[in-house]
Amino acid sequence: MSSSAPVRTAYHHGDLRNALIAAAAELAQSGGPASVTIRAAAKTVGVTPTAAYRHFAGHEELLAAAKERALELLAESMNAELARLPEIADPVLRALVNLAAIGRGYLNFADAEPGLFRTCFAHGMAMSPSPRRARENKPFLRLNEAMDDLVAAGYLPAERRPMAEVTVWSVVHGLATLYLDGPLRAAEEGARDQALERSVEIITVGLGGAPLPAEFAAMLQASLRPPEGERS
Amino acid sequence: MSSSAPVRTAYHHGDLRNALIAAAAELAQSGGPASVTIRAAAKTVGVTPTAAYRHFAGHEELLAAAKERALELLAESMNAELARLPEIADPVLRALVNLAAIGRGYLNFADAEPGLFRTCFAHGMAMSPSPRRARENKPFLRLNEAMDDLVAAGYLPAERRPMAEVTVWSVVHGLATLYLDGPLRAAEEGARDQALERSVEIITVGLGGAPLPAEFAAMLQASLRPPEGERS
DNA sequence: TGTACATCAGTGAACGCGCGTTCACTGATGTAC
DNA sequence: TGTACATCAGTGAACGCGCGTTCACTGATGTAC
Repeated sequence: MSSSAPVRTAYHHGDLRNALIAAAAELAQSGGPASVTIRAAAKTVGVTPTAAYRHFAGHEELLAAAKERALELLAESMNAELARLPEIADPVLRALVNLAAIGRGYLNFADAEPGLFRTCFAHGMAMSPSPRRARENKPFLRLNEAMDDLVAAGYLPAERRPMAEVTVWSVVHGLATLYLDGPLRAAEEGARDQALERSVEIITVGLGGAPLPAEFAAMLQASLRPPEGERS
Repeated sequence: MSSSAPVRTAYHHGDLRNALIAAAAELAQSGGPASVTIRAAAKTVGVTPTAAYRHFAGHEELLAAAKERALELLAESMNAELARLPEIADPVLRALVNLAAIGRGYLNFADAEPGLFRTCFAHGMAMSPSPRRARENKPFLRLNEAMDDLVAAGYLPAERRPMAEVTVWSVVHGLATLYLDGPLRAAEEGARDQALERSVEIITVGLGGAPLPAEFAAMLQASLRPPEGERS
């Protein structure tokens, strides 16, 4: 998402639609959803605002495209954490570590890209048309897989499975937004990480119904910590 | 917060500052934080925009006042749920039920007053000056009291107390915002309540380290349900 | 008790801004023959 | 292969809007004497 100065040679752009989406994402990145405007996106690309109307019905559609892009990037952040995990033999520990990695990717993204993160959840637009489709996006699928794994491994009782994924997502989402805009903003250095560790602990115990074996708990907590020197 | 038509007789208003705050809160209620503008508030009160500058340094200050008011109303919603609770002898059950009531009040408010709820967490302004002060607002205090009660009653081990209140708040806040703006929007009727019940279960087990005695679990779940005929 | 006057809380007009959107248009492209 | 022409993707100017904010002002209030 490198900044593109409004330089253009040809009269016809060639790929204006995608260029406008990229510009909209840039705007969202630096100023949140409110900064995503047709005029600003057109200016970024080096094109007249009118030209945007060849490719989008109006402002709402451009914002929706930016939101979709932001959600893709959020998913990438989660996938990046999952990709870093080592092979883990024990199915319960593996599922729990996956869960924690998804959460960490989510929080990393909210922390590193607040503008995009807010754009993911911007309201007041014709979001993903059906709620069904909304539930089918990749991050949610990954989360559901991990939850199902916990049932399959005999850790989470099947009768407590329904809606449990909503609880997990809610903790993570709540942590992210409370730190971003809420009363926990500007919390002390390290408090973020501590809150995440505590949350993972409470949730894993809450799902399983009993404290984790000490060695598992230690491995899980260790998996939450960033690798050497990645953070100050 | 009844609508006040712009009717005014005297040249001097007499209580313009408070009238503007009330108008700002009305605007926030119906259109969220973005609708809180000096011009609109002045128009609601029946006064020139310029007049507002006698009482507020600028737009940001008016928005901050609306936010403060919205937080008060959120606290009232939580207090209303706490006030409805019967006396409970067992200290653990009492603390858990208090926790659940706080959460229910929070969700009720988000559901009933989305505009005000969003205003509570509007970003990009000179929010509560210090994070310390932000943590001292009433809802957070109530939550912390209940958590301390759980430690005192021997339910939550003291070494797992730090930051645990953040986890609890995060689940509730996450539920509220995911249903409001996120992928859970327009969820099926009843899914909201089910998600809250499951969340309370997971969190209470996660705090205590073992499943609740069945009768406690039943009482806790029952306390989450609205009273007769209060909801459709 | 009455009056001059300082102070206060409003008015009214105007500024510049960025926004979404529409209009008639024109330059570039590519296809039919 | 060359040309007429339909189609497409852009331009440029303009509209009306609501916004925050500032200016010089005026009507109302209340206090000192």
